[in-house]
Amino acid sequence: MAKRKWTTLTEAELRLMNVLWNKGEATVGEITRALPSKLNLAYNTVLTTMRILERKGYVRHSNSEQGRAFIYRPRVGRAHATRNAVRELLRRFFERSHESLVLNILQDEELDERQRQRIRDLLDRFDREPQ
Amino acid sequence: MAKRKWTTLTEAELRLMNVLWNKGEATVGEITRALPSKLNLAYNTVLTTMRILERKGYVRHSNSEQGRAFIYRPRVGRAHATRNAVRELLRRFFERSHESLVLNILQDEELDERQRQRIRDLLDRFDREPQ
DNA sequence: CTCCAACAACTAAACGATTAATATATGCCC
DNA sequence: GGGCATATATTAATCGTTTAGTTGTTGGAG
Repeated sequence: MAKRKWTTLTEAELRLMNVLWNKGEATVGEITRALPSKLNLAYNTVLTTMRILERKGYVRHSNSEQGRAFIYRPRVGRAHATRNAVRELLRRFFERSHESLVLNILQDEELDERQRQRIRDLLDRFDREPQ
Repeated sequence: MAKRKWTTLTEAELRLMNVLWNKGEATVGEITRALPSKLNLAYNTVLTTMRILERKGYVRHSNSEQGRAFIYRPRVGRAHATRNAVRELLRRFFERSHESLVLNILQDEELDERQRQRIRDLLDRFDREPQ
C-alpha cells in the first residue's frame, strides 16, 4: 500500500549504477573489479545489491550466450535517476519550488563570485537556446 | 570509524524537525499532537525518534522546570539542514558542481516558461543585492 | 494522601540496506 | 572427464529506521 514506485538510490546502489552507466553493460565480476579497491567489496556483496537493483527496476540482466555470467544493463538512465533525486529533494525541503532551491544554491557561502557568474552565463545560454 | 558527522535527516525525522522548527520548542506530547492525524503516531514512536535526533545532534532537551515533560529545541536550523541535504545531492549526483545542478533544474520538463522567468528574476535580484 | 493521566525508560519487532560466508553449478584447460 | 576457477544461489549477520508495547515514575486533582 502506497509503495513508492521510484525508490531513490542508496549510496551503495549508486556506486554500482555509476559503474554500469559508464560501461553500458557489465557482469557482476566486472562491476566488482571496477569498484574502488579501497572498498574491497566481495563478489557476493555486489551480486546481492545487483539483485536489489533489479527488483527496484533499475537494471535488468540477460542470460547471456557466449559466456556463463549474467550481463547486467541499466534500465534507468543516469539523467532519470538524477532527476528523481532532485525531485525528492524538492519535495522534502523546498515544497517542490524550483525557485527556492536555486535561491538556496546561490546563497551557499561556498559559492564564490566566479561560480555565480558561470551560473548566470548558463542561464543566458539557456535563454538563447530554448529547449 | 569514518562516521558521518552530519547524517542526513530521514523522512520520519524530518517530519518531527518541521514541527520543532515551526514551534521553536515543544514537548514530545506537543509534537505528537501537532503531527498530521492521518499518521496517527504513538507518543512512544515520537519519543524514540526524538532520542535519535538528539543522538545525531539535531535537537537537545532541557529538563524543564515548571513541568514534568522535557522541552526539546532544535540545535540545527532548517536552513542548515537544507544546505546539508543540497550538498549531499551535489556530492552524489553532480560531482559537487552547483552549475550542473542548476542546469538540471532548468532542463526539467516540468518547469515551464513562467517558472524559468521567475528564476531569472531571482538571479537579477540577487545581483542587485549582493550578500 | 491516594490515584489517574501524562511522561519517560526500556525493550523489541518489523523492515530494508549492507555486507559476506557457505553451498552449489558450470565452463574450460589438460 | 577431473578438477580448478569463476558464477550463481541461499542464507544470514549486523545495523539503522520506524513503529509501538510494557513498565516505572511523577505531578496534580480531589
